[in-house]
Amino acid sequence: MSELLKGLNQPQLDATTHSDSSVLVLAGAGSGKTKVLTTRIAWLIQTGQINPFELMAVTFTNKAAKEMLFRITSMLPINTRGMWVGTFHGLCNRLLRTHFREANLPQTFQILDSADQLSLVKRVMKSLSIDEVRYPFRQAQYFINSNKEEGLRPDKVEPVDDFGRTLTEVYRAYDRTCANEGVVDFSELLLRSYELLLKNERLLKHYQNRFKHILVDEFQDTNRLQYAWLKLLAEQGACVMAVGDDDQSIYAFRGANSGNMLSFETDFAIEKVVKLEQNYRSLGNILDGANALIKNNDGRLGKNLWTDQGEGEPIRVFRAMTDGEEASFIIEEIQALRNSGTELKNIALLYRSNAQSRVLEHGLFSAGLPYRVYGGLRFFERQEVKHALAYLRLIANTSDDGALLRIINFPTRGIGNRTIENIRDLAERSGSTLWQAACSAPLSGRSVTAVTGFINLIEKLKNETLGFSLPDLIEHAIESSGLVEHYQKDRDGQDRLENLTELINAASAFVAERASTPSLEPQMENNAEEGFNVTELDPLIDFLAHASLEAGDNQAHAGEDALQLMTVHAAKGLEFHSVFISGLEEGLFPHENSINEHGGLEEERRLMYVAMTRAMRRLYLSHSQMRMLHGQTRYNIESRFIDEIPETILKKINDAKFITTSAAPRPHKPTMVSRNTPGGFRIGQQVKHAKFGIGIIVQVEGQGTDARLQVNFRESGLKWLALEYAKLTQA
DNA sequence: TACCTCCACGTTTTT
DNA sequence: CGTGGAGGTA
Repeated sequence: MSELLKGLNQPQLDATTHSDSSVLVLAGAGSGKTKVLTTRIAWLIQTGQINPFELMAVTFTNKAAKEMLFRITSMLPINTRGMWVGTFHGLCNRLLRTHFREANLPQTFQILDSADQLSLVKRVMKSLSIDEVRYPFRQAQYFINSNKEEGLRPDKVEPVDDFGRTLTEVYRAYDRTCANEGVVDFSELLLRSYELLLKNERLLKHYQNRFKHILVDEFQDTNRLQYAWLKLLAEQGACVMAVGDDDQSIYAFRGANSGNMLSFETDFAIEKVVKLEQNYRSLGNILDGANALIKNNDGRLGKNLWTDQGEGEPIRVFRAMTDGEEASFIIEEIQALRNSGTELKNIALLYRSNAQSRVLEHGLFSAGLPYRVYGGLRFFERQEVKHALAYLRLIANTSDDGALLRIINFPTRGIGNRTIENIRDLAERSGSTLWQAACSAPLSGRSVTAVTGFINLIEKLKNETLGFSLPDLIEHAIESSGLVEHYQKDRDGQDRLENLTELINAASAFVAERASTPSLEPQMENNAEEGFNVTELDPLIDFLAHASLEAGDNQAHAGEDALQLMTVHAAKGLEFHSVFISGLEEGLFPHENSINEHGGLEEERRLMYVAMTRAMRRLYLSHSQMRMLHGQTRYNIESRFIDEIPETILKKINDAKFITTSAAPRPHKPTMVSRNTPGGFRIGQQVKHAKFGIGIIVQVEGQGTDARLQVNFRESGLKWLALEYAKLTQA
């Protein structure tokens, strides 16, 4: 047992071997939190304190879950397959699959990803004839998700105005449609399994008794529903270890509530908070800089990272005239780093928003530096893959209207909008699914054969492939659906064809992985004894859930030595030898949209903190006085975040040649300068309006008395105001 | 059905 | 400045 615990520092050891009660671990960046989590699991099992199935470990990303399982396996020779280690959504999926009857779901229920959900919301809103200008689809989607995350069903939502009432109706209709079609969105997975436990006393007791230990990673990112879910499961005295870092909470904008860390202390009667403050990643100056920055936030739980590895080099700051010059500087530095032996894959180029990558990519491309951009389309989100999956989904569950609509005429088979409208009408009138309507539709002429052709195709697929292995089924489906033929004809369909082949490979790998590690679930769960039905999972259903829950990698070509480009958000959890943070300008980073939001600036600062603490040895900060954004030249001032780092650990490098030669400033258009200052008003300035109250100038158009200002008001949102008429004062 | 033109929009995003 | 979506036309 001591073997496991070797090499842990004192706080790490305290956390790892804490017993008999819940504990909060404040784990700073690079302080070894994953090590603590996994060692603790191994230790609990190895010392016989618990059986593997009496423990649950929850993470946010599949990557983190896999990493955890991998590390556990390397410490203990046990089969981790049946263990409840996974993401919130993955574990909820498992729960709902096991107890689909109690959860009132069809056994074959499908999981909608965000894009699927959005198109369902569109369909619902169109069928309700809701004005899509006043009620943007995305906003409705957000409304639905945030209510679910608060645990509110449509009948519990209390709208304050007509706007809210309409959206609540959309929510109601949406929920009804989901039920009819047998589909479940991401937040539904959580809410449904929370309600399942809440409603089903016997089931709740079973799981409460089963899980003696619950471990939660990235606790600062939990939302209210996830917190409630955990609390419910732990109510019978499970020991919960919550590991998190309030300073790295950067997802409040999508519902994460780092206040859960405070609630946790009181709700779980925490006696001891363990702080992991020794950092094993970065050199001293980088940590000092990050510490100094984050001190400007209020209400922190409090924590100061330190290292014993020396102070290292100062943090380098570069001020460019233009965005192009900023890129040139970064590229020259990268080349220098490369020449001195740093591999490109150990260098990260970070930015606040994706739009900023273009200028950088342009420069990198010209310089011939290989780079890899993170973000963008993931494997299971690609059009051709989604089409193939839609065929599979329809085979698995014919009431999936979304899947049907996606492929009923793709590849085109002569079923036009007209025909589809008829089928929809019919379905609407008879309250049936599109599939049923299509089967019975009294259609005229050509469309009859087309529609029956489609129905026969799916039926045939279903019958012919009985007993096929999953990869064979998929291969058969993409062949006879005409997808392969369609993309063969397509001029640039090569990549898509490859992806379809890759889908078959993914299925093979999926099946192989399941086969090689048989689930311990039945023995472990003793479900039979408890009287629960455990049904063998259909591999197809299982694979489809996997595709929704784990969208796969963004990029195919990993492994080669390439510079890493990504947003700061995407960099969370990663580390690099050298890090460049670009675009450190007021309005960009901190982003102008976040300035007005409550807590917005502090979240931006945490974002900066995350960015800085990615660096192991060298950190660069850069900004530009002039930048092309959204087709407009903007003049930005240096980010306040640079000022928040002590001068003593900064080194401002403004090499003369960058100021004079490379990327000379673009010629000024005279209007540009005046844009910013009609009537003494400028972008970013806080103003007061008699009716709308306090706001910030976001944009300026025109000059003199013609000038119009766009102001973002705290209460009433974005407004365009004519300077001549609106009585604005400085606030 | 495919293509084209026009228009609106433009933080961060995992599951 | 670019892109993506929607809607109209051949």
